[in-house]
Amino acid sequence: MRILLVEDNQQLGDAVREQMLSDGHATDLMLSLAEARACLSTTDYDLILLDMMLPDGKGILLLQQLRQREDRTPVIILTALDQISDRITGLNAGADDYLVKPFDLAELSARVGAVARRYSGNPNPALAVGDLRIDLSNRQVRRNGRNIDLTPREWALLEALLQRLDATVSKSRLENCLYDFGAEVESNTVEVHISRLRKKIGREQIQTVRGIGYRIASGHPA
Amino acid sequence: MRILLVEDNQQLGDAVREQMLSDGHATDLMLSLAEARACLSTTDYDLILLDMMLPDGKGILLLQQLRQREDRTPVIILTALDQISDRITGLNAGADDYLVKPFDLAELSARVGAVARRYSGNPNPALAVGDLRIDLSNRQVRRNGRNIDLTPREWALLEALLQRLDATVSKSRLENCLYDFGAEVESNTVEVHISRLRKKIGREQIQTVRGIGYRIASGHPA
DNA sequence: ATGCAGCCTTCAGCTTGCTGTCAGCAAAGC
DNA sequence: GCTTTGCTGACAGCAAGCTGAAGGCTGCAT
Repeated sequence: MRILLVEDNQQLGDAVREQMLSDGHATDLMLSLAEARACLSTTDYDLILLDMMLPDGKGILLLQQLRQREDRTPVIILTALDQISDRITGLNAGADDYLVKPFDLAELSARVGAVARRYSGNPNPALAVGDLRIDLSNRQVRRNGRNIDLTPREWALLEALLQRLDATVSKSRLENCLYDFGAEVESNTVEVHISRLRKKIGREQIQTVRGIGYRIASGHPA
Repeated sequence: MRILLVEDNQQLGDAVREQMLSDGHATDLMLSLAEARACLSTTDYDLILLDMMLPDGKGILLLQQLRQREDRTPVIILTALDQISDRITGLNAGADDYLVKPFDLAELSARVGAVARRYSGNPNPALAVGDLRIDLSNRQVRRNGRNIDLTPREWALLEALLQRLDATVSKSRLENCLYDFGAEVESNTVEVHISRLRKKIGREQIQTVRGIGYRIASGHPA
C-alpha cells in the first residue's frame, strides 16, 4: 500500500512513518497542505493519514477538495483530543476513520489495516499502469487524482491493450476488438481513437510500434 | 534461471551459490544492499534471494523499492528464526516465500524450484543471450533493464541470427530473410542494418565472420 | 417531429521515422 | 602497401502514423 501522511509535527510524523514502513507500506510524509496537494497531483495513494492542524490551513479542506472531485481515496483523520468538532465534521466530510492524539502506534496499524481490508475486498481493484489507475469493473480511469471519462471505443482500445500488457497489439487485432466480427472498416479509425485516447490519458502511455501496432508498458515487465 | 543472491555472510552465501549453480542457475552473490541495487540496475533476474539483515540496511527496503516501482521479480526472503516479524512484513511487502535460517539446502532448492515453476507458466519466456533479454513473442529486447525498440528490419535480422544461435549465418541468407522472395537489393543493406542493430543492442553481441556472414554467440557454447 | 448532444467514421494534409543508396573510412589479409 | 571486405554517417524518398475538421448517426428531451 502507498500511504500519504500529512503531519506537521516532525517527531510524530517520523514515528508514524516508521510504523507504516515496518507494516510494509510505502509512505510519503508531507508537512503542509501545499506539499500534500503537490503529491496528490502526481501520485495516487491507497490511503491518506491527515492531520487537522497544519501550518497552512485545516486538513479538512484537503479532504473536502478530494471528495468534491470524487476522489474516494480512504482518509484517516488525526486530531487532538480537544477538537471534538473536527472529528464530526471530518467524518461528515467523508473521512473513513479518525484517531485522537496521542494515539498508540499499534492502534494506528490496526485502523490502517482495517481500512485497507475494507477496500481490498472491494470488487474493483485498481490496476496501476504508469501513472494511471484503472478500475476495470467500473470503467473508470484516474490520473493524478483526476477522473477521466472514456467513450466506449476508447475504453475498448484501452482494455485490449491492457489485456496484453507489455505486449505489442497489432492494429488488426485492435480493429477486431472494436468491431466484433465482420463490420469492415476501411479507414484509420484505430489510429483516430488511439489519438483521442492518448490525448485523454497522456501521450506517453501508449507506445507506437511502427509497422506492428501499439503497446502499453507496465514499466517493469517480467 | 538467473538468480541474485544478497547475503552478507560469506560462508552461507557461498554455500547457497554453490547449490544454485549445481541446480543450473546462474547466480550472482552480493554482500550488501548497495551492491544488489547496482546489479539490479544493470541486469534482469528471474529470482532474488534476499537476506534481511545486511550491513547497510534491512533487505526489506530493497523489496519495497522493487514493488513500489512495480517490479514483480520473485523474491524469497532469508531470515533468522528470531525475527518473526520480518517474515510477516516481508510477505506483506510482496515477497513470494521465506526461509528461516538455518535452512536445509535441499529445501532451498525446492522453494526456488516452486517459485520458478509458478512463474514459468507465464506466456512470454524471455530468451537470454549475452546481456540481452529477448521476448520473441512480444518483439521486445531489454538490456540493462532498458527496453530497446527495434525496427522491423532490425528485428528480422535479430530473429534470423537467433534462429541459428552460435552458427554463422551468411549474408545472402539474411538478405533473403529481410526481403521474402524477389525484391532485389543491390547495395549493402544487410551491412547497414547490422550496423544499426549493433548500435542499439551493443557492438559485441553480433560477431562478423569475414567473408561468410554474422553470428550471435550464446555465451554458453555447446 | 424537431433540435440537440455525444460519439463515430471518413478524409486530407501534415509529421515522423524507416530504409536503401552511396561515399568515404577502417580493418583484415596477403 | 595494396586489395578486399566490412563499417558507418549522411541523405533523400517514401510509407506509416497522427490529428483536426466535417459530416452522419443515434438517442434523448422537448
